[in-house]
Amino acid sequence: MKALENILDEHDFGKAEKKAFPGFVAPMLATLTDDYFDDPEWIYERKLDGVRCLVLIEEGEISIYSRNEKELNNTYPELKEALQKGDHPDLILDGEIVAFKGNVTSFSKLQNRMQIKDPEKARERGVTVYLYLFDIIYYENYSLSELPLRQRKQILKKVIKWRDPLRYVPHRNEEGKAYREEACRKGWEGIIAKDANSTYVHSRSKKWLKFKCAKGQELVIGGFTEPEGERVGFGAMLVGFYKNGNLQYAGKVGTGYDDAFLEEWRENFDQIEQDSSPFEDFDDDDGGDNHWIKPKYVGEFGFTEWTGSNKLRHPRFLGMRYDKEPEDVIKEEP
DNA sequence: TTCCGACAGTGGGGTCGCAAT
DNA sequence: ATTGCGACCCCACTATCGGAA
Repeated sequence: MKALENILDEHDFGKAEKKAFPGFVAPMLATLTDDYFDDPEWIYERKLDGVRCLVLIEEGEISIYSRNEKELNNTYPELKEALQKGDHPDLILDGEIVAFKGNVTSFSKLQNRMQIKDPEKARERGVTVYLYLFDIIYYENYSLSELPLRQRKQILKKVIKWRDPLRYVPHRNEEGKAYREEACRKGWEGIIAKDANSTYVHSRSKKWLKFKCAKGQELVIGGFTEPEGERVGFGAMLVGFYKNGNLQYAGKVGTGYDDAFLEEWRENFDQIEQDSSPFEDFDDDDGGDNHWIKPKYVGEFGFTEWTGSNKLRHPRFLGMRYDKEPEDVIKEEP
């Protein structure tokens, strides 16, 4: 393996500081934005939908950690093995563990082994995983956090033996807007825009931005839940869409409301409450705090995708729609 | 004075594992 | 044997407060 001094020489990296191995460090997190842009001082990476992880190698000892410092070695034994084969010096890497469905990273597929802590059982699930690496924070007695991102990625690329299941996350150097649109056409979750000159910080930052592919549509409101804690009005809306004349349940939406809306609409909902569920496929009492209403209101909702059981993933309320008849609300297919 | 960032709190789907039933 | 619940992953969003601008 190439010595860091040589790599530093090649690239004239001035700011890498000698530093003792720090152990676990919190990962840098991206901030969501709708304000997409093109900026040559930024780079653009594919957004991978899996599990964030940090790889620590100290004296040949591999530790894969989740973002909350849970050890993942036994959940992804094949990744640990692959890292072991590299015979690396001390280092800290940042990346995402993913599984694929076709050409698209699939969180739901990864979920089939995400919670398994027995290495044998994890392997038996037959879910092939890859470790996509996009940053390096520490290498052989040097902290690289203060180096600009572009230089860190150059080092990362040289320092790892790239062979499946280890993969490098490449980037575009320009045209973030166009790349996001391309990403959306391909069915990706979006892209991550990163300030090419930024240092690595251990918290959420605006030097990394999520350009997501927003999905959204109108849904019929068929009920609500009681609020909990300090919450006022209601907890979540129960929403759905029509299929063959029947209202299908699509899940709950509990965020996107301000207090005034929650209180005002609780009163409106109370006016049209009914005893039975308007949903053809959902009439559970769910712990006793589901309320059913006449399906006369339509709202606009955002979400990242439909789950395998036809529910909204990461749902949020965007606003009421008074221009649409409930009966006309169907599931929009791409 | 106004704006921004960090934090706590409330809400979502899905899975596994374990304790209670 | 079945069910319920907490602990994990992935989150979005609002309210609040203190310090920066």
